[in-house]
Amino acid sequence: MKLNEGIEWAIHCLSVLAYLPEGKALPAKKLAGFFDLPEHYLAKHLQSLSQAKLVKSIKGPGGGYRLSRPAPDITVLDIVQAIDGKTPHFQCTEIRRRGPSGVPDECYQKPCGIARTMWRAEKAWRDELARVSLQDILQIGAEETPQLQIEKSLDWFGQVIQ
Amino acid sequence: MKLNEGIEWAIHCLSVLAYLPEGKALPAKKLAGFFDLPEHYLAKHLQSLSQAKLVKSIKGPGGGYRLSRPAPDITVLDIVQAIDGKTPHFQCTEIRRRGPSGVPDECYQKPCGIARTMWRAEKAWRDELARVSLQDILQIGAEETPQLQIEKSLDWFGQVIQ
DNA sequence: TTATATATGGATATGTTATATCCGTATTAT
DNA sequence: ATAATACGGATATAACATATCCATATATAA
Ligand code: SF4
Ligand code: SF4
Repeated sequence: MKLNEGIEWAIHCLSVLAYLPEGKALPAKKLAGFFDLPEHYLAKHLQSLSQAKLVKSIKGPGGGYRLSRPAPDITVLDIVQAIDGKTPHFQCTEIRRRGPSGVPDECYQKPCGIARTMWRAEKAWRDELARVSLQDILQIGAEETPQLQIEKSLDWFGQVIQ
Repeated sequence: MKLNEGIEWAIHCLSVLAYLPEGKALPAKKLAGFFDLPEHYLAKHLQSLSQAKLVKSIKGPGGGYRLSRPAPDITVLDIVQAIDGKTPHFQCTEIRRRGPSGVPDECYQKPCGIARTMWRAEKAWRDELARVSLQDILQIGAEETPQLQIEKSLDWFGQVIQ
């Protein structure tokens, strides 16, 4: 099992958008350029973020994307679920009902202990992701990003925002 | 993202093996029959369980599989990792190093806050799975499995074990 | 008004992983 | 010896992730 690669992209992109000056927006093309990502595919993910209301999209020249709410109000879980959906990772195929020991469907009133165990673990995963906000990510980044990269990023910002 | 379907199969199969009388073994073919699963593919998963030392395999007539240690000493995490591997679900592709703001590799000393967040959540998931043993699963099953299914399973056991 | 820049959604192509089968070999009980 | 079983490698198929392309809608600015 592998998590959608777009999650990494999305968190990075939102981190960049968080530094946008008031009233500005960044188009998909420029975000793709910043991380050297495939433009059209990234655009798909940005559309997911837009549908999930994490970013606001603005069409037309000068348009693009910007955060739809402040970084402290966006959790990593929000981002992950925007990209990867909310379908549980463990999907029971009800094999207990099959084979020689199966009994009619109405005998199975609720999900079994196996499914509940798997789902409880997923909840622990989600809870942990919900505990971290985009603001937290930015904070860590501010402390740990190499100085040179910060400068280069600022340069880039200056060039793409007019 | 979807978890390997074999996880569900494996937990069920180990649950059945837990009820084997001392000294007996169940071959892949019969396990597949019990759950109406594709025999050869299930065999692959059983081989994974064997490599992970969760079951002991016995070749030849009368052979098959049985638990390699008592049910309380097998966790759901053991089973999940035997089937799905131990590779982290979140795999960083280091996009921070790419594009116009990237700096030389030696500037990045440790995984960033994003990766650490994702991995911490995975650890919470694993911890939760490690908290549940196969014995716990059996216990829940004993309480919740429909009576009719228990009887049919016992019938089946009687027929396949000589 | 026109041209341009952007997002959106659908269609499609490609690559990768999961699912499933098959076969030859090794091992062991009878 | 024969039959039953596990094992590993090879292969086929299906599902999904990744990536591209295009037609359309919308907004900006000249
Ligand atoms: S016993 Fe649980 S995991 Fe197994 S088929 Fe039923 S609901 Fe699914
Ligand atoms: S910043 Fe973190 S998630 Fe992003 S590429 Fe680097 S290590 Fe990976």
